[in-house]
Amino acid sequence: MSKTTHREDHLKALYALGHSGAGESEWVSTNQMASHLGVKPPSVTAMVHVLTELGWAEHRPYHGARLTPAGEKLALALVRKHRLWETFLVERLGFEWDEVHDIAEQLEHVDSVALVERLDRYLGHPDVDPHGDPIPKADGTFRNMEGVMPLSELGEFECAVVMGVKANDQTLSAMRDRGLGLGSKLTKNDLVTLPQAWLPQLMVKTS
Amino acid sequence: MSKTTHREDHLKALYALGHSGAGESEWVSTNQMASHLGVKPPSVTAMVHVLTELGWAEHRPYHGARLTPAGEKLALALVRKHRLWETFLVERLGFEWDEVHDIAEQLEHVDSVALVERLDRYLGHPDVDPHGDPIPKADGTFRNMEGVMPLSELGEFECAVVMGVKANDQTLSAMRDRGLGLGSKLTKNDLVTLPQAWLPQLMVKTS
DNA sequence: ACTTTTTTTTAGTCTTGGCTAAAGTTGACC
DNA sequence: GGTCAACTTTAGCCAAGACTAAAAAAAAGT
Repeated sequence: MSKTTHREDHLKALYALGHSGAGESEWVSTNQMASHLGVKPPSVTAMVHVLTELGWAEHRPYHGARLTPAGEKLALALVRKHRLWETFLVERLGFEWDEVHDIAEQLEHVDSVALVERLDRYLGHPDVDPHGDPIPKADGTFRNMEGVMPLSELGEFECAVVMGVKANDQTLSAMRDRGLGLGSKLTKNDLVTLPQAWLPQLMVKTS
Repeated sequence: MSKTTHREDHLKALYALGHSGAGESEWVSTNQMASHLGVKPPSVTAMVHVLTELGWAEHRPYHGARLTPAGEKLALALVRKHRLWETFLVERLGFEWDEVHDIAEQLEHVDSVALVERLDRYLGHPDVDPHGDPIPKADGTFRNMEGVMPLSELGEFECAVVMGVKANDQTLSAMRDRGLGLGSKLTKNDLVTLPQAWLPQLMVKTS
């Protein structure tokens, strides 16, 4: 991997792990990063130092790391690339939504601003990727995601629509086999018939 | 860059430099490789040893290196990927033919057999890329290129068609400014009005 | 508050692929 | 056939990024 690729991977991990809640750029622990990236903690410490040098992250020893505004901007650009490629792979090349993550992981490291912008235009400036995750615009803003929450947190409801899915490829594949996808309609009944493990992974909106 | 990317770059150089003539897998000198790859000769020697270990190349010290059949197969797969991506960039994303080489250089290292095959199908199994170079099929065979030769070697003729162009991006851009492209018709007159340096770069076929 | 456990960092090593400088081959020219 | 120039390889070094083992800090338990 090129120097850049490694840095990008750590930036993305910092972004992914620091934005799980609704907050903004939370501190991320070294161990979290390491297990997310499939790497040992000392390697993370070293790379965090590099990112700090570059002004993309800040580091409080024994406490964690988080993105600076500059790092956040770069991370968002990576997320944008990743999700645009996933959209391309599914909508144009006909891949299933559970097959595309690893390929997009490679494609997202291709460095060309013109390429991303042309791809975005080619796809019709999509708001969300095939998993329902919002695609950041070139300026870093997102589509409005209000009212979307995990199925597990949705108390009483009559009918809900699947807006997104947070799961690994294997689970995605199983969901697809059950006829579950973006836009699928769910009823109270599904709360008991679906595997319970899926409930927190299905992002839905009442309708 | 990943281990694989470096190896692929050297494989491709070995292929590109060893197939300039009509022959099959000629010996390529260390210096040639080095200047082609923008690297110093000792680095090439080292990498050639690696490729030899892998069974992808053979090395005669102080003489040169060439691909084995196995290496040739891998190199052809890379050329295939490169040219399919170039075709995609020009035909679908609207890039000009002189803008795509560097981007395709990055895309060709993405590793996914399914991706290449789907891309090929999506593009309608094209025979040639936007430069007119033939795209190897999955089995390594080529479109028939008989009767195609550089304009400079075409003695007497009435009318010829541009079938391909061997030039760097800058020259390609200049050609495009002159209205020259794949399929352009040429007459005797062009032999004197076109820049003389272009004559060996324009691959044509009489019609 | 002190000890123990967990987490993080530092220290030092390995691998990959570059580089320079020096030594070895080849081949060309007299 | 001998010498010299060009090319290639070997030797030795550097940087990036991963790892293990050991030290240091923080957190948890008593």
